[in-house]
Amino acid sequence: MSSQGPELDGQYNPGQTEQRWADLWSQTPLFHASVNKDKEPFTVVIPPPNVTGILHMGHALNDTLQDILVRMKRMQGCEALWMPGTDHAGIATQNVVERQIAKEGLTRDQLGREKFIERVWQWKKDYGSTIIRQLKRLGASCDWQRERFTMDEGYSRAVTDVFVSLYEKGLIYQGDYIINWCPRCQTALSDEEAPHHDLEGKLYYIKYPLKQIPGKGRRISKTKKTKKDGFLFEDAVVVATTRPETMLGDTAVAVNPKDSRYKHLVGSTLVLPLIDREIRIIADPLVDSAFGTGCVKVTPAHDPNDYRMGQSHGLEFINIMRPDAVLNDHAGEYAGMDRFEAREAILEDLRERKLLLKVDAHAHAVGHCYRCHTIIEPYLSKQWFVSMKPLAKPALEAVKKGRIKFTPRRWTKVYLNWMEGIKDWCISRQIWWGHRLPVYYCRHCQEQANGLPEDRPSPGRKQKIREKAPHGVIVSRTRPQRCPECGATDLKQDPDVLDTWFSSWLWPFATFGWPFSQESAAGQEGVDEQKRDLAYFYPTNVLVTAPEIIFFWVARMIMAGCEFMKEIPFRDVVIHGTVRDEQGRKMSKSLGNSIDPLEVIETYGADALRFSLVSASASDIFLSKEKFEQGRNFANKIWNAARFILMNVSSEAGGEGIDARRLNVADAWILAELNGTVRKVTRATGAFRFHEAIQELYAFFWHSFCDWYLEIAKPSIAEKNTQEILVYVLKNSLLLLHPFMPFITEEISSKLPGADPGRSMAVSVWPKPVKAYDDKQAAGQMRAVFQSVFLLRERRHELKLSASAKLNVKVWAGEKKRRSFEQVLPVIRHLGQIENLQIMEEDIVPANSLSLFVEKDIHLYLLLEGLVDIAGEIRRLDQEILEVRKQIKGKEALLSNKGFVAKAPAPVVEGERKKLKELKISSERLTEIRRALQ
RNA sequence: GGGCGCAUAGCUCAGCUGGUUAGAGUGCUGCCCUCACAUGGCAGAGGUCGAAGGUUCAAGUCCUUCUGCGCCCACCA
Repeated sequence: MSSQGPELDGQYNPGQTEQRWADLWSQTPLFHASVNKDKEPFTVVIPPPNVTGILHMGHALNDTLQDILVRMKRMQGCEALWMPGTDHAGIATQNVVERQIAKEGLTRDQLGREKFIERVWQWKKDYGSTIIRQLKRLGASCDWQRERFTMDEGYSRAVTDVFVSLYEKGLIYQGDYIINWCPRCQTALSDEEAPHHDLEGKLYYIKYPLKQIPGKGRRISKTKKTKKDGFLFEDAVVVATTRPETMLGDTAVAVNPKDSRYKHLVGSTLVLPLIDREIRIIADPLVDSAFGTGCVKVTPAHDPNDYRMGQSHGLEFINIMRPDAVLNDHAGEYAGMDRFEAREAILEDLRERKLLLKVDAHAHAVGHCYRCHTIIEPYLSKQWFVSMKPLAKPALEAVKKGRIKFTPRRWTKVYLNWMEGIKDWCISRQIWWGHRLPVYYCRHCQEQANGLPEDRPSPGRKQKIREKAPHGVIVSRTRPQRCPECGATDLKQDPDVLDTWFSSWLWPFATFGWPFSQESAAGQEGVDEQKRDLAYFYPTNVLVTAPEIIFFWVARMIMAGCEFMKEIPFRDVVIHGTVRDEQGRKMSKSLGNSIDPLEVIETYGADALRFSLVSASASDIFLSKEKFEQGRNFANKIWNAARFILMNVSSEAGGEGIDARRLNVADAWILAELNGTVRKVTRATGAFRFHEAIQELYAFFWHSFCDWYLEIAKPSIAEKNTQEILVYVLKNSLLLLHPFMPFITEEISSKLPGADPGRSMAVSVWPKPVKAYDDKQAAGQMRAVFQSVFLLRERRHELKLSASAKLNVKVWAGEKKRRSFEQVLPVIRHLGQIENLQIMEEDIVPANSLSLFVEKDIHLYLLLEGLVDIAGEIRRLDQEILEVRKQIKGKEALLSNKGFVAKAPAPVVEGERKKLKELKISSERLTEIRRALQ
């Protein structure tokens, strides 16, 4: 089976092998799943990577874990469907294409909306399949026939449908609110898309002069400081702010109503410095008296808190910025300056006027755009929102009642906390690439309605069926010909598109063709099939994803599933760790610290990549390139073990002809070990403890099978039963390993004697433990082998005997153990490189020998003909005796503890007693030998 | 300000519902190119399981507090 030249023999070269299988797999219907009433469905939907994406370590881990589950379930006889696809990723993709056209000296505005969208589609055609190709190279066993894209025609219909039905239910509304605005992407963002990061900012103390004090009606002319507080003036108040530039939009100053320092000032008028606007001092409980000076400047158009105060106090909302965060005409002489430039200019001017009293260092959290990392501007604008409270309710229940389970469990609380405090979701984006809002405006009606109160629910308002749309706003699944109100044909579609996640949240069912439009290209038959598919495969079983996606996607999918399917979208949510670099930083392109999984595949192989990632998947993964060597080495070990077996085994040995009556101890032991491994791997994988499963397999295959059994089997390799066992264990190991390392297992399995070239391991049957091979005795007998061989090797080292030097050994075993020990003597003779092995009838220490104490009632004596270093041997024995006595003391103390004897479970106490007894016998025997030496 | 996680061998990490002498990989030391594998084999050194209390017959494992890291959420400007 060696496919390399003889000089490379013995080294597995994954490169060609893996590519060959990847190509083959992607061309076969092997992973295609369809309704099969005789089988239980098992469904996983892939977290769709961005079309712009290239495979990074996060994907590699995420998709490997899914592949392991899907492959195992498929082998276990499930109709396993892994739904693949990509996400159109609105902002991210638009940014990529904008950069591309920028190279041609073009902007999207120059190109125009239609042309630009064409370019994006072209881009998608050219590069959109990159990540799919990479997933195939990783070995992902997705149903590639079902690949979906969130902008597919059918999928888009689902998005529109959902928007309209939520609108009709009163769960989608339009309104002017402060939202997170990215001045670079020039779009609104949801709260989740604007993560806060700490910044080293400053807190500026600015003096706002009073125009008059209420009740006194007099102008103040003199500046006079009051005694107690550095920031109390008779003729001014001092506000503390981190964003002095927004003062141009101030329309009030607020104090806490209980703040005695300022009580008398509430209602009085201030003159806003720099632009001399008169503003009032208001009282609002939102103000924290302990912070800063207790006086807050209120900028209703540029701060969420101030917005609320603006609403409750009927303040003016002055927007001082353009969408690109350059100050507008409301900013007076600062118009045209960027927000940070303006900050400096304003501070300068304040300083000049002696109004800037103090600057403190002040760390605070500031929102950043999750796409371009620009600092977010809280910005007042008209946007579309989803009322989340009603949707959250059933989604909350589903998790509380345990119908959906998070693994690890602790994420449950994170989910619940977020859901309980859920806020409305801003879904409109001012970009071009995405699902256009199915909203149309009739200018005529809107103009008519001007000045009339708007009919829309406010955020958080109770769910209510919308009776009447706002005037001139038409929300429709298809483009209306004319305005239903006035009949005008001059309708304009809303230019905005929807948040990408507004389509992703439908992924678990929209990928099946829901809501099954009759106009679907699939035709009636196709639609019927889609319906059957959805009924069969939904709800899906497991969703595997990263923690940062819980809010963006997981929570929203649960809400969408409950709302539109009336059924949860999945039963288990598996949250895996984050892949980080050696310093613990998240791997990212911008940091330049990422390890490219494709490079790893190139140098070490996809199996090695998968192995190493999964081994480390118990927590966050701190990666370095060296970690993949372990995977590569393991693959090599598997390769060579298989090579050895195939070189030595007749082509008749298929692993099914084991004669169970002719098993020797080692045979029985390895078969029992395999049973145990089958159980542990099946259980651990099923419980999503992937690292445990792979470590179990590693230990079994390398240490039990290769290190021990293979070595033991060598002398009897010509025997049929040995051959059958070797092939049997190899085959079953490969089956268990296949979900984890699909390539090498498929490759080897295709070369096994009698392999069916048309049958992939992917559709082989997952191993089950064979009861007849359970054997507890064999393990006990083998312990004597391990210990004997180990002691002989140890002595060989100490005595500086060569590894091949033949030894003369006498053994003695107590009556009870004699038969069982004699069975394993051939193994000990072989592995211990023993020339002469004699069984003694009585346990008498032979002359010129070293005694090896294997276990209770099993003693080995290494004959050395005058080579014995008596003094050294005495020293060694003394040490051993000391150690044993220490243990005896410990056990005695434990057993004389009345509490222990009374309260510990009987088997534990019994076990301790037995151990003590054995220790005592050992001690006696060692002492005897020690005495005999003198 | 809340919430969560981590701290175990030089390094990277396992250790499920408390019960042998705490494991793996890697690194280090020594001996081996023994006819599957030097991407290998054998042997060895290396741990007061972050600190202090507590519960228990019994604690790396459960509880409390503390220390040091890390993450998430939050409208103290």
